Amino acid sequence: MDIKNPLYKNQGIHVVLALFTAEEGKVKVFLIKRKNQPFKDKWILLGGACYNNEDVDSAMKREMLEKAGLKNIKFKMFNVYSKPDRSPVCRMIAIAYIGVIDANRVKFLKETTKTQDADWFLIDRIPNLGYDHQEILGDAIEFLKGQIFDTNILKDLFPKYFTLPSLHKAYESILNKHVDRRNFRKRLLQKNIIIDTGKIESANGKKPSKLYMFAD
Amino acid sequence: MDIKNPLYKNQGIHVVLALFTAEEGKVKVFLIKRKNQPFKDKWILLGGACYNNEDVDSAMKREMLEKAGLKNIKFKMFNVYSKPDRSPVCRMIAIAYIGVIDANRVKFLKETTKTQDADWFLIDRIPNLGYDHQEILGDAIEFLKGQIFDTNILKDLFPKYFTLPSLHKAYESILNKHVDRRNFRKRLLQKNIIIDTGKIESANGKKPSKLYMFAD
DNA sequence: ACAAAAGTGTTGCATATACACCCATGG
DNA sequence: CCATGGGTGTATATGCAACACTTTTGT
Repeated sequence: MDIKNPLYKNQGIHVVLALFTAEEGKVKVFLIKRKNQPFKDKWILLGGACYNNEDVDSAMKREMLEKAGLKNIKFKMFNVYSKPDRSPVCRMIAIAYIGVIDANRVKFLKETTKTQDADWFLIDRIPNLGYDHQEILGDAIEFLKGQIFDTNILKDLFPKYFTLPSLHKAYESILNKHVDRRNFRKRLLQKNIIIDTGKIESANGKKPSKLYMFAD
Repeated sequence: MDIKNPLYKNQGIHVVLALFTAEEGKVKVFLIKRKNQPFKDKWILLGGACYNNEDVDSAMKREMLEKAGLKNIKFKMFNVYSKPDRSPVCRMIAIAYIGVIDANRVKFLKETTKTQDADWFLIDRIPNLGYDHQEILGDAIEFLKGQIFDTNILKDLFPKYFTLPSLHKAYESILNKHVDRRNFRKRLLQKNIIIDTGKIESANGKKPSKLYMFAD
């Protein structure tokens, strides 16, 4: 049945993703440069329309696959953006998600998307974004800050096994402040967010590191 | 500009409200009986379309005013529902909110809506609801459980001044378990969620109760 | 041997829980 | 005076923050 009432016809539903990764202990977000109006040449978050035959989570999965070739991403909805004029084209609400992937998949992503204008940006060096994506990304980082010590939301920020110092650097990068190493380890172990695997990383630097994995 | 692509035309945005109150220490939710198909004669949560000239919060405010005559309600978004077939009429996503009002306003609401088929139901005695509102209401109660000790989300569940035993009963009703009286008081006072006003309720029962108010 | 990075434990403080008796009022 | 319901404090356990030295490896 076609919607006729002008009060609420021509509405659209978008999904938008703040996709994070960590490289060398620095947290980065994935952005795409627009090729067309509106916001031509501006960087924006990955996203797209939700189709009529899918729920918003499925739309987000499809968009990640189509626009970045990514499958099996861990992601979580965190807010809705709905100012009437947030898109100059038509009335469009955005369901916003956080996603995380590990650095190995980033390398793969860089190869497969090198013809596109897409890149990773340090979260403390973000350019001006198009639409209201600046606000969305800011909210995403705030949401992350509130979740990292209580959930395994960062599972998939690293490969299955990772060293504690690398995770520690990622936390400090997200929280944007110093975190005590000893308390950090205790806290995550006590809450069963990470697990000591007993394995050791064959040293590339100086003293070898123990390898951990996320629980769940 | 009209949306033409059948993949995403004729989408609609709804707002849905789980409105709570407390009467005699029992928490209740506001439901409306549908008069038309689909789900004729089923009870559902208050809700309606989001118009093109408003964001979803504004739509929620307008719906509360139009459908229940209520202004200045404290409310908070908590989830999005978007299964493609959740409405048999057309593709419709729901932005879901929690709201709370005090018992005096409930009395007013009962008078102004007595011609409508609307009523309050104890949260442990909910009838079968239309659409996916059973799931939405269940999620709303779970969300409330997680918020009541950390936020003043229940501000407005009671009139400005309330007794601690009445608040205590509401907490037990929401959490569906016994809560120690002494710890309950300490916790809420220490976290500055409620404030001792120094006033005393002129006793109707036995020993008079102190009156408290929510902070903020 | 030394430089560089990783590992580890204790103490104090704040917060949460468990638990029982006294007090004020109305009838 | 007694029944009803409201008010209160202490002791224990748990979670979080502050803090510095030792260990392992490569050069």
